[in-house]
Amino acid sequence: MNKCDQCIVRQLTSLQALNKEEVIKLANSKTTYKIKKGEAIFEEGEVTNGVFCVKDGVGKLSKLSANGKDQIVKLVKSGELLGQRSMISNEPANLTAKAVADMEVCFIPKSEIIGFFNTNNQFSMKLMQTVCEDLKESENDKIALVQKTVKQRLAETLLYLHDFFGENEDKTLKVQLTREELAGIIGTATESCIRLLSDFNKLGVIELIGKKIVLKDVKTLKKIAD
Amino acid sequence: MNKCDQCIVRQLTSLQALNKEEVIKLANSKTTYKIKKGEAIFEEGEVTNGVFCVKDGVGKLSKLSANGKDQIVKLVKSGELLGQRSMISNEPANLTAKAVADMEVCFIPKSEIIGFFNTNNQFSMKLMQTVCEDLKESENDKIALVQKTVKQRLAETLLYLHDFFGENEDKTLKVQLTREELAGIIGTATESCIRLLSDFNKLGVIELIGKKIVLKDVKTLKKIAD
DNA sequence: ATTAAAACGTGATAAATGTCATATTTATAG
DNA sequence: CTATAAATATGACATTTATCACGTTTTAAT
Repeated sequence: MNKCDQCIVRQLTSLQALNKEEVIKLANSKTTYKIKKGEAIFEEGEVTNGVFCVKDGVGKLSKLSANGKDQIVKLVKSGELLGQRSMISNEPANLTAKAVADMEVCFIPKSEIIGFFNTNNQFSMKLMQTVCEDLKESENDKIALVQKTVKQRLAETLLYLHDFFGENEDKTLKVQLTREELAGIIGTATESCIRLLSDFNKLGVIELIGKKIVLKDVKTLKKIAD
Repeated sequence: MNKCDQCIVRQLTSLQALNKEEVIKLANSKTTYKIKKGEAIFEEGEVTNGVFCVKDGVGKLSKLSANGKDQIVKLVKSGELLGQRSMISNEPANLTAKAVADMEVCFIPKSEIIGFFNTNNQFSMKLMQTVCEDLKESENDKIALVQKTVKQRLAETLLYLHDFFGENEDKTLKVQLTREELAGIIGTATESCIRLLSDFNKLGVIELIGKKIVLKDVKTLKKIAD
């Protein structure tokens, strides 16, 4: 079993606040899973009874609508915890978590997290802060959804993906999303998303290499996004 | 000075988890303010250094966009805390809080809240849960904004206002919002909001008595909202 | 390697919603 | 009480965006 002690990822989460003893407890209670691209970690309505610490890969939290569209609420990468909210609220999952790229996650039982929360102030504060951060993001997203056009949101999202996940050696965005997923993030129809990518390509602000995307003119993209 | 001990509102917030001693501390550190309709409790960018406990009235949390529109993120009534998120995140306010109806609020300094958070597990868990609840709501709102039409969102919002604030003796909604504010909640242009209210009126699902609104046919409204 | 399925791309069109103009009603200040 | 501003209301029109239809390309399975 891998020791959480040596896990770099832990340094990025609220788990960084744990002391030696607690980390040992954590290592003994966790279970590691490999999730392949497209597979679910948990689905809406499921009771998880714990959280998932993302060690590697990329995941999406989304909700399926009546008309079959999948609205993506949040992307997660290594160093984030999944399922905190439902666990704290004592509710089944409100969203479905799926892998966008192959993932490795560690499941941490609820009892452990609650134990840490109650005995380690630094941990509880950190955890609280991450939820607060999520809330702020969500509120700002909500505002952007209403106040910005699809074009602006696409530009904004491309910049975000670049910032958050970085680029490969060939300058293409590191996260590879389908057009449908990208549309699911900005909240639009897949066709509209494709069309606007085409426009951006013609304008020269991005370059489309197959399904991959290169941001050619960040400055103009930023201007479009405002 | 009013004692928090006797304040009914306290029973509704995370503050219910405080013990006798803590309530005395709370009562000694709090400051009560009266906020008139239209006035701000705090504005975006302001550092508040504490939270506001809403004793009476109705408030809105909103953000002004570049084009002058005010997107309302959340309505608050008695028994809710305002400004928790910014305080926990150690950031200036992300949103502006204004009174929609005359309010009475108590300011509680950050030091007190943090103290309670660190020494009272029940309190910290409750506080965490309210933030989680906010997060869930915000995520669901986000999804609704994308997946539902303006008409659906208006129906949904009217039902929400009815549920959350109740009605007067004459069956009109208790919260009195301007059409502009209502538009700010559902995220649309004021004119569109007015037009749809008119349509609902003609359909007989609501009745407009001046600026006041009566829900005449909740069942149909619910059908429209889905 | 072949075939089916999924993803991508584009045009035509329809539907939803925003914007602008302007009239009317209601609220508010002096 | 009156003047003025603000809020409500509605029409005409423009714009954005979704939907449908269809062809092409890529991916995955056998």
